[in-house]
Amino acid sequence: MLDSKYEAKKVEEGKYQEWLDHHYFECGDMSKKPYCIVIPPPNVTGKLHLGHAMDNTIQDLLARYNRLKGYDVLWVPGMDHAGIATQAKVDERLKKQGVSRYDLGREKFLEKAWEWKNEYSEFIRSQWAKLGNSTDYRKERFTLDEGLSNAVAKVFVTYYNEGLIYRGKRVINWDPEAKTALSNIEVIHKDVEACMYYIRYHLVGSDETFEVATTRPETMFGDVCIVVNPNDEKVNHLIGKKAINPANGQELEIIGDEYIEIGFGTGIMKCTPAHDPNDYQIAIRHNLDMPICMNEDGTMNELCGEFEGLDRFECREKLLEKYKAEGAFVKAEKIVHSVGHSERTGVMVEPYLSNQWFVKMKPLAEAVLKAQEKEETKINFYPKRFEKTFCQWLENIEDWCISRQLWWGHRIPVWYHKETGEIYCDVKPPKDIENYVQDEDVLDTWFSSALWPFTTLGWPEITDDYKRYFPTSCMVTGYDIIFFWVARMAFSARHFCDDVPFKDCLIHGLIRDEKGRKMSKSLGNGIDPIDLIDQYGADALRLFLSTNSTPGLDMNFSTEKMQAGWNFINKLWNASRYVLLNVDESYEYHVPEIDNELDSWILNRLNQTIASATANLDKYELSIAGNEIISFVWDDFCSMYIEFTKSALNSEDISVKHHTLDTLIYVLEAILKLMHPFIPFVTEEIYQNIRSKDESIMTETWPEIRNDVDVEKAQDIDHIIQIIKITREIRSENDIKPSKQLDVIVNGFELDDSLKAILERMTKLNVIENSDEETIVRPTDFGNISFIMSEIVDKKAELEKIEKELSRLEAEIRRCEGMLNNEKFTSKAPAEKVEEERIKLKNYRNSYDTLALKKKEFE
RNA sequence: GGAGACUUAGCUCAGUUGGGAGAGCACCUGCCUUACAAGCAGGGGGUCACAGGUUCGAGCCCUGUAGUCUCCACCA
Repeated sequence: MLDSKYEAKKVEEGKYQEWLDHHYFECGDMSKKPYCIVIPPPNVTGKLHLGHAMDNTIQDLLARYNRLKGYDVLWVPGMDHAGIATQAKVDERLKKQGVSRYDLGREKFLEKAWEWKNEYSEFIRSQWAKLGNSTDYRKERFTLDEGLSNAVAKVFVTYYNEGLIYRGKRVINWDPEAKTALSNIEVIHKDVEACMYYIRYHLVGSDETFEVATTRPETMFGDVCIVVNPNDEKVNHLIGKKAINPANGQELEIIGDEYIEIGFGTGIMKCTPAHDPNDYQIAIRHNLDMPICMNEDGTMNELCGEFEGLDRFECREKLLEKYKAEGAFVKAEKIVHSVGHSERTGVMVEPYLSNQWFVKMKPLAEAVLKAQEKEETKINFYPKRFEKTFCQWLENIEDWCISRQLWWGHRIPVWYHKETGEIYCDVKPPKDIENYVQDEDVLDTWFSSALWPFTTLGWPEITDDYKRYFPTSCMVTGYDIIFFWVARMAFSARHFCDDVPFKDCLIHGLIRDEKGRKMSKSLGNGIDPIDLIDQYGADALRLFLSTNSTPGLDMNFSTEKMQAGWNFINKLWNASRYVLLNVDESYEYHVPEIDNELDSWILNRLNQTIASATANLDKYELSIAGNEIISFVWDDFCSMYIEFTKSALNSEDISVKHHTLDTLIYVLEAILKLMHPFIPFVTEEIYQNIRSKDESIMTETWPEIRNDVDVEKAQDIDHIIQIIKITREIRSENDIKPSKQLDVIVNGFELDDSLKAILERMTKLNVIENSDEETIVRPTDFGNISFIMSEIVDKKAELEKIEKELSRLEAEIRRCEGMLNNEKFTSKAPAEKVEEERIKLKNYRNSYDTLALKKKEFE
């Protein structure tokens, strides 16, 4: 028996372990059709946040739903080593202990990193358990485990042999804090206040001077020339002349290049090929030197003379002082411009010339774009609009810098011959390893994530899992990583598996705080899902996360809505208690035959709910599906049906009582199954209380629509409900106690004794044939109902009410008539719509006539 | 510069092929009716941002305007 109060903690405790013990999360029933989701692997950098909770809830919901629907579901769990992010965390921890990773060396540092990984994967697994994630742990993977590492090497080597990976000197985004290269999308552009400095240059062998505007005077040590637009009449006379670099006194040639925008700044630009991507392009065009003037940590190098060793920003200040003293400084203008920052360390990214590995993206992207053109080969995005985001990025893609100067990650499978420098690239080291040295760098963490949907299934081995579950069914992730991840999985799968990585891609928004702000450490507004679970239970959290958002849009956290979710679960709990309290030893459950109006009504409503919930879940409209079920439970099952059954359950006739219990349990179990994907713990608890501890709702099947309901009988109950509502309204308006019995005359609808009994029970209503007394009348869909006026109401108020209602009806009638008299409507609108309007008009007219007559009677 | 989202009740937000505006919370009134007072019953409250257009009919489709936000690309 259920406790008298719903306590989430008590309900949820131990359930997850039971499910694990019974292997309910495990895939492999070959008699069923496969369904597969691969989890977006959380970073082992820390604990899961509310965003993960939402993402996981959606996936678990889909997994449980499809399991109930009869699929062989595999939800693959796993985690991501998260290269730079984790390395930064481990660095931070070491720093607190007063050690740097350089003190430890590569191998020892990696040991520490694995320790960190093991620690945090434990946290993460315990959080998954609390959320109820039904993942198959036999299949758990980690991006750095052996199988995946082999796959990564294989992919690298394949690309390399196909000419799709190359090594080259390029200006890349350098993170001077982490001392590594970054890809373009790991750089966040932020508007910052800065200065535009105007610096005066002297022409060689002349008194003439000109001004150059720059935001980065410290890079002047890396300048190789001055550039003007050859079409700029104001300055093109300078071309071919030379100027003195005020930073170091070197002579700079002045050249022409149309890249320079006429009218911008002074029209004269300094060119620093090693520290600016555009300058780099100019240098390529003009075959110029590309001197680097900074060290890897953002300090100035030996090119900078007295400034060597200074941090880049410190150097800027000192250099400007020097210019001021020497007269080279003209002015500084405050400007706001956008500057790249490292996504991980937050420091200003330094454009930096360096030797890195790149993936040639054009051919890979084009294959995906081509596949997106055909229904059979495309990834279906939900909502659709994200396909555009995805495609536009692929259309404008640039080569992907994949090498990282880190230790934590997949080491690049490339060895250089110690003498010849010749490159050896293979999954295994060269045989004469002693003559080679391996590339020091590791791969971008996203390089391995890109392979996740197929490497987790065993690729490059063509395993049974791979054959059965790939391509996967659905990927659930946030719009913030469409570029980082979704696009990269798409081209990796296209290239190596000649397929989509997943058929559907469900994109959700971010979860924000109660005020709509992004949750962040600096604001301190993050919410720990575990705190919420402790307070409200995992079910309430899941219900909140799954029924309060629109696909693709951000959602604000809301304590109120968490509470509302809890309230619903409590309602379901108590409704279940009601049912169970009426079960005694004499009772044995049978699937109910339909034998009265109430059965038809509730089963009809259940049918409608199943149909709608199924259709909406199938198109990932989780909120709509969830709310549909909730309102069925609350409004139809609890508020109406349970109240209806109270008399039958008190019946002397044991067969009446048992039949009613059959129906109650039948509907309740259907509700539990419908709700199970949303709230797995409490539905299991209730289910086991109805059945037994040995059974599980997890082995159940999704409710089916019954085709034996009598829709006309169901409609009788709709009429009864109308009568009840009108009666309650009248009681409320006239302050009539619930205990006072009222007489009612019903026209246009035959009530048998059982329907009359329902009215008596529900709202103390006595159906009479007619009355000599004066009555008031209320129109309904089926006719009208009348009450004895003397019992309830004063004439004047009733007259006012009638007048108000008459004018409302008049307006409605005019609207209907307008439509129906419009030939264009009757000819163009669908026939059923026209018919619907005709019926409405008829009802309105009936109601109007009834009330008009009554009004005359009163006057 | 390019792309996209949002603007609906006091608050937070739903509203899926165009066919009489919804929920939760808040508010008002009345109820401890033996599943539930974290509940029950009833009620008030919205020119669906603005302006045009398409349509028999627009919160929904099209165009424009205003405001809010996000992403991408960026000129020294």
